[in-house]
Amino acid sequence: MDRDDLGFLLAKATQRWNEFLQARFRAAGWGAVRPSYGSILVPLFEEDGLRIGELARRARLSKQTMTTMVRLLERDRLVRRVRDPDDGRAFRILLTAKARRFEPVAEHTLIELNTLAGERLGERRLQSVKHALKEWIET
Amino acid sequence: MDRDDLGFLLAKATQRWNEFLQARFRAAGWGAVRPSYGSILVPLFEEDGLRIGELARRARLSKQTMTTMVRLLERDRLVRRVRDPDDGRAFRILLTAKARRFEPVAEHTLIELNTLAGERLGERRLQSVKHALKEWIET
DNA sequence: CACAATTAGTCTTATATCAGACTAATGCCT
DNA sequence: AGGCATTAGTCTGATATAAGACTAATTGTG
Repeated sequence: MDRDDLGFLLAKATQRWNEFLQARFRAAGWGAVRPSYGSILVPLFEEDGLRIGELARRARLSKQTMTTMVRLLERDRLVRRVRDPDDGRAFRILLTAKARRFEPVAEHTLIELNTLAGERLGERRLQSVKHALKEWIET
Repeated sequence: MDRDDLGFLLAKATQRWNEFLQARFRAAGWGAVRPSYGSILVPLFEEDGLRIGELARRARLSKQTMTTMVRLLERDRLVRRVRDPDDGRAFRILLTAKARRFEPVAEHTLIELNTLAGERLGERRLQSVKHALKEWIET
């Protein structure tokens, strides 16, 4: 490892995480699902029909980014956009049947990866890292 | 914090790091230097005149990305590209006087941010996190 | 030496991401 | 009810990043 400042390590650890995710999805026959789709799918698995602004807030992404991402997921037939009946400016983002078929794969993969991290780092250290990252993010 | 899987935390911690960097650069009057420029500048501060492929290797980025980034730094007058006299395919990337003026700002800012992280997380925990991230990256 | 294999870098295309400006719908205040 | 401030989302343009295919230069091998 050439550099060891925290910024570099965080960036590369993120890349590594996404590589793992993509490999697992491909192995499960869902290679078209990109790691970034988690920002939309994970919140919708919890609560379907969220609006774009709310998705952006939960993923801590800008509304512009969320607009773009929702379009990609729509193109890939994972979500549908329907007008919010209560607010003519807004859309409700709804999971498709295809996304529902993907749901168990997503859940299993996330558990698998967190478990892998626990094995690699030690469960105690993993918890400590997560806690530290949360504090850093909230700073 | 809505989600707490490791991937999300890593991504957001990276974003936060870059926000800090950008804010410090701006405050020091170097707002035009983007956080990503570190991938080129930091290795060149260590050893000037590296080639694009070597920069890519050290930053763990693709050659395509490094080509793009070097062009941006050239545009911003932070590096020059000169043909490698020993290899007609390659370029040597050289820091400009402007980049040299930026160097102390970069070094100071990196120290400052790592210190801030040490304060926020505790020095021992920071070291532990760095170590854990390295292991994760090498996995 | 000739030429095949490798290497250095780039081009094209696609994915992620945001800042700033904009449009249209909503809501609030009088 | 009328009008202004706010909110939801989008458009434009820029920054980061990589996969795949390509060109040109170099190197190694017979």
